[in-house]
Amino acid sequence: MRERARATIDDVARTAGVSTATISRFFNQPEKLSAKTLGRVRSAIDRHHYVADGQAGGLASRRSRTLGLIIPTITNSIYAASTQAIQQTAQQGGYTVLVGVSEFSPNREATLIHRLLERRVEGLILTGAERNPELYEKITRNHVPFVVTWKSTRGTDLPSISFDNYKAAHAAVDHLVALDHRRIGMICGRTEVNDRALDRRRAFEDALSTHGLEVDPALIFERSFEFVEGRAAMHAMLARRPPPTAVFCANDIQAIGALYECHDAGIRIPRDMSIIGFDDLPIASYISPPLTTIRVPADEMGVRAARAIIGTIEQGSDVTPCELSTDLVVRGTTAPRRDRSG
Amino acid sequence: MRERARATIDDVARTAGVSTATISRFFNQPEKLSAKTLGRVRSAIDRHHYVADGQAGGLASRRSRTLGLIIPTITNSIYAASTQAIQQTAQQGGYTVLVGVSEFSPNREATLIHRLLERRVEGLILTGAERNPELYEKITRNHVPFVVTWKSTRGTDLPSISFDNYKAAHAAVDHLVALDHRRIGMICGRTEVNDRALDRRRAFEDALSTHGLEVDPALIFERSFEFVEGRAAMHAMLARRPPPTAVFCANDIQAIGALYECHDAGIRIPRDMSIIGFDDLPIASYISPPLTTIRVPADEMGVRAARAIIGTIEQGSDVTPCELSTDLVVRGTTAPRRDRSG
DNA sequence: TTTGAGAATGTAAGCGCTTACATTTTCACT
DNA sequence: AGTGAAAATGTAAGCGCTTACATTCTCAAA
Repeated sequence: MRERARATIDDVARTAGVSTATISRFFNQPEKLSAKTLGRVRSAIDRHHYVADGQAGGLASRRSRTLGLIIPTITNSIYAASTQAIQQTAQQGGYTVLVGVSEFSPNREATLIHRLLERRVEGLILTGAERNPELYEKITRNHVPFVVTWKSTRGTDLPSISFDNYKAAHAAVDHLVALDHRRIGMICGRTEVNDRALDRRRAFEDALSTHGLEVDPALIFERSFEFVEGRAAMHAMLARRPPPTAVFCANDIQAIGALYECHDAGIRIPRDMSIIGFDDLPIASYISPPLTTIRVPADEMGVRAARAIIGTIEQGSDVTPCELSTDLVVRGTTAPRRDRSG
Repeated sequence: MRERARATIDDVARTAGVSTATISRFFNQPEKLSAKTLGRVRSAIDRHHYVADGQAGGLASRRSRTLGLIIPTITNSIYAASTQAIQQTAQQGGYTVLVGVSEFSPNREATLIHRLLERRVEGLILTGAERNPELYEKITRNHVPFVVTWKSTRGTDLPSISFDNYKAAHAAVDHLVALDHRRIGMICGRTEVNDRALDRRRAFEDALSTHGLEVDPALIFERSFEFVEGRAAMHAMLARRPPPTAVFCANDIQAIGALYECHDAGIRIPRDMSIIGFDDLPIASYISPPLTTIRVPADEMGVRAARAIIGTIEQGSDVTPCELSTDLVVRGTTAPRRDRSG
């Protein structure tokens, strides 16, 4: 077969014996066409294997039916889950999602947002709130509505669908303190590129202070989200004198890494060491002992964020900020402190 | 500030005192402009906060610089990993990736592919090879090159960058048999919607036959990729009389679920039961005992697939089919069979 | 049969870019 | 100063759609 060019709307119109407007209506307002025309057009489309050009359509209609989503990483299943929720919700509403993975790099994020703007996304779902004001201004100037997720924006005028990292992390530490732990370590993400991690770290420090406990900087580790990093951090933690009796890991990945290091070091959990995670990944209940952690509303947040942004696009309604709740899930990795000599 | 419309190329051209062609060249062939012009244009762009319209540009140039990717699910970290590799590679080559998640539904996949075609992706990366011939024809008619991943296409004329599921699964079973297991169960994905799972199941059955062992259908479970499913399958498996002494799980997620069920049932691993997985997820080495499994070249496959499709787009070169190798990773969940009475 | 409102369809002007081709500038060399 | 090739820039015709507005059909009511 000769290299034949793709069929255009004109080709289809010609073989159906109608105008291009009718073809366009076939896709966009079929209820305006008579049954007879509908049939003729349908068969002309089939004959040509016609696939409409979305770029041309978007240009003409000034719509792209696309949402942009920025996430820091896709390999952490917590983001994968909320991405999935967003995609599904968007799809139901007739939108496609363009995902950009920033890898915690502000520069890369700025580039990605620029690209999304070029592609004329009609709305943007962002992860975290911390970014250059100029970037926000750029988005605003382009008349693209956006919503921040994963991070409360109370006290600012940024629209968000999120939960309170600070409160959730505080609850985690409170749990540890209630179990009589007094020397508590922390492992979390890099707070300089991750405002959620920063909230959690602040909550950790404040919670200790509130309970009259000392904050030992030597017991705080900022690492990236990998099992090995959590493990390495715990290794260092165990070398401290005295080592902590409990560790708050600001995410489950690092928590599992830390747990494994304890296993290997012969430290019994939760007898000799309590560990609490954050996220409640599916795997959290599938390790032994099952991980005590903080459940985060990843799916619901995704669904709501997508709905909110679509609402803004279609009704021009403002996003109603919303903070979802988190839960402490007590499982098998936390227990009352035992006397060292015990 | 008044609701001002987005700046267009004309606005920028006017304030820079040049033609629109020059603005276009600024972005696409800056080397053709004089230093003086470059400066004028740059400042005009800044003044307007101009963001070029990719839809219009794509329409005019007949390029979208977009790749389409279809994966069955994003919550399984093995696909997340290769997706990430693909995105990175594409980005380096100046392409954006549009990801479609089919959820193992052929209908949904067909819809997604149609959408990608509408968006004028310049190439397509598919997962698995099993699909309606008409769908392949549609892609071909649209002059969009594609490449199949995760599934060998030997014997067909489909271009692919993959590995041999059959061979890899066979090696897994061989390992079990070499450990003297004779009654072996299998847990895998749904073979009717997943041709990779089908390859693995066939390999399982063939391997048993090759070794002169019986294939007991009551010991084969097809379930979706969730911990709980693997667990439920193992639960049922243990109720068989006699139960198997080893189980081949065609993916690590189900393997971990199965492992956990054994834990809870008081069955010691690998003493009383051997389990081998497939994928080698990061978590596989972080459970106890660490999972024996098959390592799969997810990253490399992604990188190569992206490069291959970009090569096809830019040089018109055909994709050179390629089968990457897999490895058996022996860890702690497999051991020689012990006598029941032992 | 006539009428006219509503339904169905057509006409054609863009949407915001790219690029082939045309024109103007620049500048090394006479 | 003159010359001409190369460099720089401009002109304008699309790219394949959508849609406001215009026109033509249809058919119930007069």
